[in-house]
Amino acid sequence: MYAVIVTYSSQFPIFAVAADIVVLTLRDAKLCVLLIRRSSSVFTGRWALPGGFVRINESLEDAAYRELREEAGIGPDDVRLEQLRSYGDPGRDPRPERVVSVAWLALGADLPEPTADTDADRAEWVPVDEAFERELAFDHAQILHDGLERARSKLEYTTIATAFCDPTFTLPQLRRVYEAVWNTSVDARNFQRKVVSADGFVEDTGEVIHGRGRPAKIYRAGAANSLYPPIMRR
Amino acid sequence: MYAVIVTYSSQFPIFAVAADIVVLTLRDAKLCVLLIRRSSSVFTGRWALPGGFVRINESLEDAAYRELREEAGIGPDDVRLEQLRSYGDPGRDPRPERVVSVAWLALGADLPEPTADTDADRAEWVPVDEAFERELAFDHAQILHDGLERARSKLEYTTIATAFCDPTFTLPQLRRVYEAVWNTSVDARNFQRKVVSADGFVEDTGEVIHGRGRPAKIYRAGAANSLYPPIMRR
DNA sequence: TGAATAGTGTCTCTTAGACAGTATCAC
DNA sequence: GTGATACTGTCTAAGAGACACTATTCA
Repeated sequence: MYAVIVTYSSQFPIFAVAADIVVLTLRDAKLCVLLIRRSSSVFTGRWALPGGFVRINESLEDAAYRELREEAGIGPDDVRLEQLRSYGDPGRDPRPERVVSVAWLALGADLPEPTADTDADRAEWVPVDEAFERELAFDHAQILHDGLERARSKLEYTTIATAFCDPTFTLPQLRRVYEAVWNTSVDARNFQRKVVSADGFVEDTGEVIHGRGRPAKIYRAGAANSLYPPIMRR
Repeated sequence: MYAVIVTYSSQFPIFAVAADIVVLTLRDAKLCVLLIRRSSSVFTGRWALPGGFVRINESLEDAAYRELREEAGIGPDDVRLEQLRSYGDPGRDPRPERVVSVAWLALGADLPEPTADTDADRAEWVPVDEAFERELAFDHAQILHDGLERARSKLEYTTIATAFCDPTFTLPQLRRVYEAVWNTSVDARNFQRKVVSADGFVEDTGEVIHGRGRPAKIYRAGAANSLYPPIMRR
């Protein structure tokens, strides 16, 4: 942690900049967010999104990755990270410093149960609806809300859903992503048709996986980022 | 301007935070962005997006509005403002301070020609394709690029196009917004049908306006923010 | 009357959504 | 066989895109 005391002259107002991350994954077919129980400084004991202060020679994105590593043992290859937005109202942090948080959205498949080899035996995967009942620290409830809306919306017109899956996956698995994130049921037959006909969404590997019933074809993510035609809610 | 020299002790790395704004409007049926010729500190003489440092007791949004007022004489009622994203790579600002810029997108109708009653006789509306030829200061070319993509994309699935229009407008005027922002032609007949049938996009005022040909019905923006079904490109 | 502009209508093809049936496995 | 799971197919209504015509005004 930062404990350096500096003395500094500037002609600009002085801010601290934090990176906070909305990490989403599926566990037990439920959409879950990673929460950390705070142990230091302000909001002690309260639940919060993982995050921390950006270092002076570190990019904003690197700070997000570093916090993921430090607080949850999550590496860069485990998630797809994109910037969400920044939050900087005066008073959003009770400390005397003015703190602007750059929030990120990280989506991953099968992310590891937090273990004590990081400083995060205080970390926990929480179903998103439960997360809002925990009175999150700072304005993290707002950040989580915005992150969820972003994820839900991007499922419609991008191929981001594959970020919730392993490198290879079946269409029923992909469909469960949509169902979990949107909290709705999706017709398997129409879904299959749309996904396969959308250009570059998924690629057939030719392999199949055997389960209880008929074997499922295995796909990998295609090259496309945007999804046309989109797969929309309602 | 800020010229205060402070001495400060902090246990956090010290940042400066700026607000930069991509202001878009239509002039002569062309999509234009507001550029400022820099006169102070770094990048002197170069063109840049309007913006400046956030004050210590000011919200990020208020800083954007203040800069719009100071540098272009644009008031809060003249534009629709939304946050774009933040840019904070070390080295994006040549000054010794680490500067994070929170970028905003501001859309307006018929914004005033910059006048000298602000500090902006150095301000100019520039067609967006020309703007990229001007070697913008900092990473403002990247910010402009992202802002344009955001605007183009939001035209598809939100009702944001009305932000480019006066409080009342005709459907051909609204169509010209789409054509200018997307830089394509849009079939007037199909466009009319989609706009009118989309719920809450526009409301008929019952008035008409007389021009050279058949009078056009006058509409105002409807209550909806999202547009369903979307009006998509290609 | 002709040019300019705004608005309405029609046709075809694709897609969306609802729904029923078939295929392949474990037991 | 039965149950479970994955996949394929069909129907109808709605929307997308292409295109032609009518309406209203000014010069």
